Amino acid sequence: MTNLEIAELLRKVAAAYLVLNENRFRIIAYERAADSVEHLTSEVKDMWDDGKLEDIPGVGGGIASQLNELFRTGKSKHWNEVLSQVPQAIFPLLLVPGLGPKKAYTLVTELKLKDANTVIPDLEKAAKAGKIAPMEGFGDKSQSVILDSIAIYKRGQIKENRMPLPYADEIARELIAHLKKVPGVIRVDALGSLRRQVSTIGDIDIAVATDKPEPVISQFVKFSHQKIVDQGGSGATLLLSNGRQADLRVQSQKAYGAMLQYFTGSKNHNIRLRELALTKGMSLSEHGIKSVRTGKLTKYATEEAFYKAIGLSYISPELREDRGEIEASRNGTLPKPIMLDDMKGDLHVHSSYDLEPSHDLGKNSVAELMTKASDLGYAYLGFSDHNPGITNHSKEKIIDIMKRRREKYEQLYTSWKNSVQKRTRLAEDSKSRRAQYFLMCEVDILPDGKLALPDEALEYVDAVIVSVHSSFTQPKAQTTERLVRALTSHPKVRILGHPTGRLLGSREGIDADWKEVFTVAKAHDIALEINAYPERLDLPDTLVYDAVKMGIRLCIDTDAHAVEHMDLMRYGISVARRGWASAHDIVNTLEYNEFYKWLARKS
DNA sequence: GCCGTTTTCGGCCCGACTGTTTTCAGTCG
Repeated sequence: MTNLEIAELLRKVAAAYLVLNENRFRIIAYERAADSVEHLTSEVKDMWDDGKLEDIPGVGGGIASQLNELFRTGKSKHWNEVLSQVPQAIFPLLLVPGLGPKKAYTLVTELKLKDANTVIPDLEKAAKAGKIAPMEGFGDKSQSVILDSIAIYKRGQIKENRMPLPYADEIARELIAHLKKVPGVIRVDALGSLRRQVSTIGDIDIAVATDKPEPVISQFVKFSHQKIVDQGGSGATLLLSNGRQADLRVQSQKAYGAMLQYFTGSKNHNIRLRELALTKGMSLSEHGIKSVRTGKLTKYATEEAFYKAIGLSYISPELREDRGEIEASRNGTLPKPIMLDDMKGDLHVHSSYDLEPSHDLGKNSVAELMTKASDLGYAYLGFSDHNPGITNHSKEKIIDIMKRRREKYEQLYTSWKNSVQKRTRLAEDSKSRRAQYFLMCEVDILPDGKLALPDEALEYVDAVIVSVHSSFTQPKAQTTERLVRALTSHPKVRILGHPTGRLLGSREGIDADWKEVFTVAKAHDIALEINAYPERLDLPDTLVYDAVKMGIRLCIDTDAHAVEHMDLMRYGISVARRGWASAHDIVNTLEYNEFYKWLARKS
């Protein structure tokens, strides 16, 4: 069962409990657990394997024991029993915007809609026949709203899948530019999961600081949309033309710090924070902090002041996931998250040099990539082209290709260096801005764990990145053994590339015992890659968190296949920050000499 | 059902908006 399926099941149980008028805190507990599971980046099943279900925020003994039964036997008797007490037809209706468990229940019972498979068209028919308006608690307006919502639902225009972070960035940029045109706008920020830099984004959340809300809100609802979901004096919600939802909140500049904090979330972080504040007699909201005793509201212009008022040091948005950051802030043990400026090199770029690989070549030349590395202020660049294909080359041929490659790269680098020197002969700092290179190779880990490059060929590289590019669905034990074998196969193996092999939205990662793989990586001083390529963002942040806790080295690479991809480093930084990584956890923050020592195992 | 620097019992985040209502329930984030 995937996390999404588990979250859906927990939500169904919560909905059933709501219909059954069960204790409201039990319902909230299920919803909180569902949220938590949905946003988890490691698989619940893996956590069950490790006996760590109760490490999931919001999952305690009760839910954990049902999950245990679910994984063991394929079902939970207790949850099935709960679900069977309500009409099954209510569940599809929950996907229609504006319909929750109570309304859905009233509709299916009063209108006698029994078939879960046809309940949505059946409800549409009833609405068109005017049968909803006379019902108690409904009216003409709600009848037509239901019809509109069903129409949107049927067009399939509500995107349920989350999108990779960079795509959401693009939409947010357009929205921000649109809002900045309004006079009186002091600040516009993308908040929510975007500001927390989560790898995949559902809705786009935007906040505006202004003393004149009305023109901002009316400009917002002019942005290309298919529906205004709601609109009020402090914000609005749109269903955009592309099927994504966008939320706007406006706040005065004086109280903007509280708004930033509230609207950045995560939800569970905010709940935890508000619970803590209550113990100190403070009630938190997007308007500021209210004294429970006197009811007096204090406003905060900055988040730093807001956190300070609760007795906490500032917590970076990427850390706000209820993973212990509030306690760490209190104890002064928060990490100092890595920054883009800390990076001294990129170890995983593909050039257009053709070594007859089994996978794709890069688009740009060695010179173009070196120039880009220098422009980015890097001290070094690692060329990690894919190994030559093994099905169409003999072993001797592969060794020959790798040998010639070494010679050719040396020529290409020297001629680039000379041309740079010629152009900048007069510039004082020209030498310090010239990046150096490492000749590496990205070597396939074959299904049995052997490397797709003979040992003799490894003589012609400084180091290799090993990566899985095939057989993604092997059983867990086999995959684990495969990775361990690859990591321990040769001293020049220094980096495990995009470790899980996931592709966001299209491919699950491989299933491995990560704790065991990490233990081997640590013992052999092999760095785990955080691949910044937008569809990868791999290692996932939760595994980064585990790796950092274990004291394993990481490296952040772009896997660039073109010069412009080298700008994507910042997304890898986001993943690292979300995993509580500091500069000292990341091997390619080392200066050239130190890094060279690490790469060549001379330290 | 979860959870703990006042607690293993007794609390449980906070507010906006909408529609159908004369004070509130439902839904959402």
